[in-house]
Amino acid sequence: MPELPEVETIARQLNARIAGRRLVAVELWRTGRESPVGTKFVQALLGRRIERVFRRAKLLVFSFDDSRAMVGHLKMTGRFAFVPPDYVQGKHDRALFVFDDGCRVVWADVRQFGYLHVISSDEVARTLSTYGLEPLEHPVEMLAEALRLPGTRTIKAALLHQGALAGVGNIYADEACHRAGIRPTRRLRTLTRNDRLRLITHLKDVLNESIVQKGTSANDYVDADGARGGFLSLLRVYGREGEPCRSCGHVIKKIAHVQRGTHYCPTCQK
DNA sequence: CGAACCACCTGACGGC
DNA sequence: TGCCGTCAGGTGGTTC
Repeated sequence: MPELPEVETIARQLNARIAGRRLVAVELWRTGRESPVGTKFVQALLGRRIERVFRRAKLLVFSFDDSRAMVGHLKMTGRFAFVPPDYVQGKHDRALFVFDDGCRVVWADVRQFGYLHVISSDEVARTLSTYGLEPLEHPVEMLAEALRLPGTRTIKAALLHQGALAGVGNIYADEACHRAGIRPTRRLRTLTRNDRLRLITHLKDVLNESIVQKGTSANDYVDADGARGGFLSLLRVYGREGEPCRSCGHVIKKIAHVQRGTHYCPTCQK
């Protein structure tokens, strides 16, 4: 589910509603993917005030007013959603957070890959430092330089490498490559400087356009308000195998590459 | 160092 | 109807 635009959307919605609010109750419905585990997790949160909620890479960071924070990863199927007071616990719900103004947020995760960790500011800094540059917070030239990874890896593998650029996932890697006219399976080292600049420019564009649409709901992604993202109909290759390329009309192909479904137009992308 | 492969877990979907 | 294989937006570990 969530890549940079989806996590950004959720972070903004959460921040708007719970920044400045204090946690007055936490119900842990399914344990095992939180830390510290179990009642210690609840104790670590109770009474804490949320300073702000923000995104870094694909992580959600809830910073508290006391040099601690909760860091979460949604992985494939995680979600956060505002729920009403009479909300009935769903099958995949993991936890409920209740704030001092009555606002309630549920954390759910069908495949249970995601996690929430309550950690110190130092640990947060250490965790965030393992990620590369934010694609929307640096100039194209700097990002293009960061993408000059050594070795023989392909362009798609490089885009998915979180240590270079952070937050790009399968959908937006494919979309950026199509917009740039570059085949995702090409070796990174075959790109010219201009190729890299073009790729990054299109990557920024597609990420920004998707954020405006509150993300892509390819399967079951919904934002914190339970709404589907609007970017699905604007995708040019992802999920469009067998359909005509919006640029040239030729059929979009789907192959397996770096263990992922990879979509491209054989005509437009060289 | 990197590439290939598996694992984590559940659900949806297509074929038989 | 139902059983089985395949696939899914993300990492993380192991092996070669």
